[in-house]
Parts: sequence; C-alpha cells; structure tokens
Amino acid sequence: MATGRTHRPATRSRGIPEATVARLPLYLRALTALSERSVPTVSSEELAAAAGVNSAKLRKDFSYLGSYGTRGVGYDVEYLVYQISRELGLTQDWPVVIVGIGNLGAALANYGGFASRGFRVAALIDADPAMAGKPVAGIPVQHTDELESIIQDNGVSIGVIATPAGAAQQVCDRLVAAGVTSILNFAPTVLTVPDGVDVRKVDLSIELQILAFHEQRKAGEEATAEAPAAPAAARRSSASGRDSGTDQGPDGDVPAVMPA
Amino acid sequence: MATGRTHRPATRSRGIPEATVARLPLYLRALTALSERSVPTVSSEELAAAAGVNSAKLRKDFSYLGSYGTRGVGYDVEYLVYQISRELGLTQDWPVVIVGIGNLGAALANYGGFASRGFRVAALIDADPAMAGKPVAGIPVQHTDELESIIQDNGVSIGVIATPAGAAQQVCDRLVAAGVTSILNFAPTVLTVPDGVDVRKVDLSIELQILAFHEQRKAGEEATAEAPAAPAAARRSSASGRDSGTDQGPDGDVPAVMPA
DNA sequence: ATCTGTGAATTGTTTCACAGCT
DNA sequence: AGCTGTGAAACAATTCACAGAT
Repeated sequence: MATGRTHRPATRSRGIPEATVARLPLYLRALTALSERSVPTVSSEELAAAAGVNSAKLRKDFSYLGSYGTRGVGYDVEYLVYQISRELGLTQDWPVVIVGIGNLGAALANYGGFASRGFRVAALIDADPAMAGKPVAGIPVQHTDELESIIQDNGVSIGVIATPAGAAQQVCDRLVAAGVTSILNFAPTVLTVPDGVDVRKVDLSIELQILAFHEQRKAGEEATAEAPAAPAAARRSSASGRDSGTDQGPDGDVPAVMPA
Repeated sequence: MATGRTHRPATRSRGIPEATVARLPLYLRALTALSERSVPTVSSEELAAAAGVNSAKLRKDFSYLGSYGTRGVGYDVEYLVYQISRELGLTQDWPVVIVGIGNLGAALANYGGFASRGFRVAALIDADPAMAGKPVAGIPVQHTDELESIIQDNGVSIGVIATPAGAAQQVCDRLVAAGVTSILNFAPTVLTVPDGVDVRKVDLSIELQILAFHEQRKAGEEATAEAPAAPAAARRSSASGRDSGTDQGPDGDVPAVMPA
C-alpha cells in the first residue's frame, strides 16, 4: 500500500505478500525478547502468541522467507532473528531525518527503539530559526535551509515528516527532490509523491475514528448477547452541540504543535 | 483486526468491510476541506483524488453506506459529511483519556484535530507524582491513582496509551477493568485484552521497518550486478535430496547459527 | 453526456487440514 | 509424538465494466 504505482509488472522476484511484510517486525520484536532471555528455540504456537497472531498465519508467513524451522522442534531463535533482520533490510544502517521538531518530532527523536535497530537519526530539521542549534535528544536542530545538503551529505533515503499539515506536502516535495524515497508521514494530510517513492502514514485521528466506529456499534448492540463485565451504561457525554464543520483548525487538524 | 474473537456469524447488520471503515476518515477529511471552501458537490473522481484512492474504490465504499450520490452529478458535500460522520459515530462526543504524559503524550494532548472532531480529552494521566497538577495543553495532569474514578466519572470508553512499553499492559488492564473498551496503543508492545475490547496500535519502528524493506528492495533492483540478494538456494525445499546447502549469505558471512 | 451504483471477475489474505520430516 | 511447511478452500478486498439514473 502507500505507493500508488510502483509495481514492476512482472517481477517474478521475491514476492513476499505485503501483509506478511507488515508482520515481520512484530515477529522480530518477539524474537528479540526471546533472544534476550536466551531462549534457544520456539514453536510457531509460542511465537505466534507472543506476537499476537495465530500460528497458521505465522507459519505461512515464514514459508515465504524459506524453510527456517525444524519439524518436530520449532525455530532457532537467533537464526530467525538474523533471517528476518536481513529480509527487512535491518542488517544495514539507515540514516533518517526528522522534519518538524515540535512535541511530536521531539518525541520521535527521543524514541529509543529508533536508534536501536538499524535506524539512526542523521538530523533533526525545523523551519523555526529559533530552534536552530538547540539540541533535542542530544542532536542539534538544523534549519530547513539545510535540508537538501543534509540529505545528500548523509545519503538519507528515509524521511519522517512531523510538521503541521500545511507544511507537509512542501517538505515532502523537497525531501523527494533531494533523494528521499521513503517517507513516514505523521501530518494529517494526503501526500502526493512520484512513482517509486513509498509513503506510509500514521494518523491519530484516523485511528480514533476507526475506534469510534466500532465503539458505536458495540453500544448499539446492547440488546443482544451476554452482558460484558463493564456496565457500559452511562456512556455518552453532554456537550453534543457540535457537528458539521465548525472547528477551529482549517481542516488542517494540526498535529502536535510546533512553532510554525 | 484488533478484535480478537467477535464471531457473530449472521449479524444481518450493516456489514461495512473493515477496509472501508478505515478509509471513511480519509474521505471525511477531504470532504470537510471541500465544505470549508463551500464546494457544493463533488464527483467520485475528484473526491477520490483528494483522498488518495481511486474512484472505483470510493464508489464501492460509499455503496456500503447507501446511495448518497446523484448520477450524472456527484455527491452533495454537506450531506456526505453528515452521513459519514454519523456512520463513524462522530455526531456524539467521545471523552478520551491519555495515559503517559511524556513527550509523546504531550504531543497527543496538543494535537488539534483531536478535540476538533468528536473527541474530547477528558483527562491526562501519568504515574509520576511530580507531574500531578501540572497543566499540559491546558489540562492538569492527574496521577495514575485516579485512573479508575476518572474513567467512571467521565464515562470514558476510549483510552490512549502513551507510556513506556513496560507499563503498557498494566495500564491497559486497569483501563479495561474500569470500563474502557477501545484502546489506541502507542507503546511498542503487544497488548492482551479480553474479547469485546478493540485495540489499535501505532508503532513507529514497525512503520520504519516496513519502509526499510521496500527501500532495500529498490536498492537491490537498480544495481542488478552487485549483490543480487541471497542465492536463495535452499528456498522452496522442492530441491530433491540434499537441501542443507549453504543458503543465506548476502554478500558477507552470516553468524552461522546452525540450521539444524 | 455524464457520473453513480453494483454485479462479476480478479487479486490478495487467512484459515484449514494434513503430508512429511525429525 | 510433535511440529513445520504448504496445497487447497474459504474469505476479503479491489478492480473492471457497464446498466441505469439524471
């Protein structure tokens, strides 16, 4: 997903399903935890439980990578960690830039698991001149003017956008023009990119809205079936005077602050 | 996804596909922008472009909601905004608590689009006593001790977890016990919840790893001469007889962890 | 003439269930 | 006996392509 038209028509190559790729990081995390506890082998059942999936799916997923297990025994933890890391491209080091150092950008910069496996924050970039030089997570913030040279000098191919929605497309364009080919977008806006560039988005309000949908459905279903543990009686709060479009932020839904 | 069990075999209800539900917020955002520009109607083609999907998909999605368009004309923007809002449950106000007010929690609390559409931050909760009373985004942080009473007093059914991974499951358990039935998890860990509770996760490192996978593939594709991936010899064990050939081995050597 | 709504075809994903290896 | 690996079946999502409404 994400890329509109990337498909090389007939790349009979290593066709790992996208759904599987999206789960590999989950398996990797579970395996890493086992590795740290020096657990030597694990069955598909155990590993699946740790990753929150079912074992048939896990086995099918692994079958796309190769036959890395041992029948009657399970999977060798260290070996699998290595194989999945390699498959995900984590045996190399990916320099990443974060653009937009507001609360969210700072949170991302401070995120531990970031630097830990394969990724390295090469630079923090913000449009506010007052931020320039200020260290965040031990890294001095640089001004947007430097964006192109930073990308090029560090060979950055992955960029993280944590700016307000209004600035996101512009930042995206500059990142792409400078050579970035993968973008993780935290701004609540749809980014348009050329073919060959991957975009993934993380969007708080979308996630909340999906939850609200299901939540609403649960509430309307109270007539049926068993009564759940919690007394979902008094849901629904008062202030209901809002509905269609009288919000402050121009659709923008500005994300985590940041001096614009 | 998210909901573990849920088998309601023949709920003749309004079975909107999950993939469609996940796109409704996207359409809603695009429509809200149009609404603010006082655009009266929009075609599936235009709206699809604004939302970053193709028009056939959009029409199919809308067909699950009902027939809200006019052939030869398009969709009435205001009407659609209302219908989708209603479908998503945004015509009511959802009180939300955020647990874990670090950089990320603060970023979430400050997130504009949060309060703007149907969601209201009912409380900010943190385990650090030193945070108690301190206002973040204009809302005083409360101590974890108050968690249960906050949930109950405010009729909160949606909780956001922005704590460190180590605390997430514990917080989750308390939220669920207090009556929360939808959770948005930002902590990099798998949460276990009872049936009937929805969990959605947002995970930076998973997203980056997925990008790295695709990035790696792009790199290996443009320079076909270099190190053409692994000589996937042992893939697909249909190789008759001997199988334990030295598989793996991108360029360098591997920490030969024994494949049995 | 245009654009929606939707069956039918296609493509992708998950689950089943069991053969085959250890 | 136990557990993986995988065809085949079931299910889900997407795309096609056109009938039908305005």
